Amino acid sequence: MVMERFLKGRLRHDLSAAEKRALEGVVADTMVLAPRETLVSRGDRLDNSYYLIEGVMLRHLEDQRGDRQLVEVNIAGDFVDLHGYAMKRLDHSVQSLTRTVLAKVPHAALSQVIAVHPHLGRAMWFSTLLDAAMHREWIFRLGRLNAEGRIAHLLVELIERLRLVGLYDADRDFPVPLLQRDYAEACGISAVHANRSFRTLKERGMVVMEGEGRLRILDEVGLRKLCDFDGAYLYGEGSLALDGLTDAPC
Amino acid sequence: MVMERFLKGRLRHDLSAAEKRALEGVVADTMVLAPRETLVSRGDRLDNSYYLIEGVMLRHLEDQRGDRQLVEVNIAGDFVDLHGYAMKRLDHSVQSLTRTVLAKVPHAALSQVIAVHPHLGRAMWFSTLLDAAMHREWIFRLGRLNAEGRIAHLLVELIERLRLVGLYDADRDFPVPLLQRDYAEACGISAVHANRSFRTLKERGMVVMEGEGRLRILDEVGLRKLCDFDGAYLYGEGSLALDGLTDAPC
DNA sequence: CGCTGCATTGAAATATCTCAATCAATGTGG
DNA sequence: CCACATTGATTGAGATATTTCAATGCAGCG
Repeated sequence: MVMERFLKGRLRHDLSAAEKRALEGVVADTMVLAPRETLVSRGDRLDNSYYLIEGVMLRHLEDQRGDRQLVEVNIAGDFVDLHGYAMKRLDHSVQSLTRTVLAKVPHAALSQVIAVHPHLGRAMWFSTLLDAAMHREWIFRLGRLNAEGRIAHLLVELIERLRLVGLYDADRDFPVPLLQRDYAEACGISAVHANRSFRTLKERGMVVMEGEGRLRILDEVGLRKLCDFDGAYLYGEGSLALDGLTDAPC
Repeated sequence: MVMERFLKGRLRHDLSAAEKRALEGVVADTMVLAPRETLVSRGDRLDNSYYLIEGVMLRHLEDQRGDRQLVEVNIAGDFVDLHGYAMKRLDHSVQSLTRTVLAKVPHAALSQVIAVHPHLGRAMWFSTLLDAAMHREWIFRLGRLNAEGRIAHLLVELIERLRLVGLYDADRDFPVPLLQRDYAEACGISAVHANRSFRTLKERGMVVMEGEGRLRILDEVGLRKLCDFDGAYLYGEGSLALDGLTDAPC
């Protein structure tokens, strides 16, 4: 049941039992990454994609000075480089944030399974389109929100996505232990300014920080208001629907 | 030959003649949009996707105050909402910038063609992944560049993409007549600041503006330097390759 | 002629960055 | 156990970038 979180909370009708079995069959291997290890780098040629079973990974671009811009945070249930299946080369790098457990999926196995279960291919396509939808919202976040709003928006996105796959518990530490530097790299602000923005979030009673990326969310509603959050882009069940995904001819 | 620009400059080996024929067959209809008309709005349910034959379209998100953030500029050869095929609902809106000519492609027709030509389905998937790669670069642009750099980066992206489909001529007016307001909405800056940034680009002799979105590029190299441009993310022939797209089993 | 939409400019207010320093927690070697 | 180095969080102060508001110019157009 390695891939039980794949598209969890996203598919109105679950995958069929046969499809689930087939999905499990594509896994060639599992592996573990220590925190802050690189899985794939920009420009790498890929014959496998990786599915994140456990932990958190970060995807980023880099400028010539080596400054990084995060473009996505991946949690359990995400493929971290499924687009490599159709792209073959990555335009950005993928690293672990925490210790992670990954399933290695050879592209050849994907091709075989998709040939037999076209609907599964559609689900995978859909999964990469979810990445694109999140990218668009990140563009919005950077283009239209101030520093505080950007951090709030990122936090709420992560809360919603964790919730969809059953990994969010408001009474525990936030399970995505980003450092302030990471928030800065995600939100297009300096680390110093991230620190100051967090201070005001703390002063408003929305979060508490306990150092080293340990964070607790106290006021999700407040965070949502701060950034005018609308989670439709996450295509969770009950919001923007994916009617037709499961019953389409292909 | 309605869709002759589809993935032009992107596929190492061209589509086969049979695939090209099949591709032309999915077009149900063509239509014309006047400038600044809305094609689809956020939340719309879709049974068709649209391919842009001629003209320029803009895709944007909106916040509650009605302020817009562009997330992509589409030119001839692009599908403007192909992700609607697997998503079924759009999370953002699509409008014409200029007068546009569009091909209407029913999703049912796509499904049929993909069932017969799986490779064509892969090409379409690839096309939506190009959107995602561009989105990532927009995130980088907004997160790491200043106002001038953002504008330069957008201009160079458009130059490269136009060139790939054979629509760029440095001696003519730039064929994407964005207003300064549009640049502002694309680059996450105010319209006033966009104006000032353009002034310095003009002072450096990189562009000239002739009002109403009429623009001429004088110094592409200078623009590239200004924003540290690396076009690998556009996956044009000769850069990050798509080896395997055409010879993959699926 | 008087609109209207777009481009342009000035001036003051804000947001954010950079640089430099300090603090706290943690780990390491002796 | 202590001295020291390292990492991340925090703060202050001054420099820059960007926004906002308000006004002006300019062209097309009924």
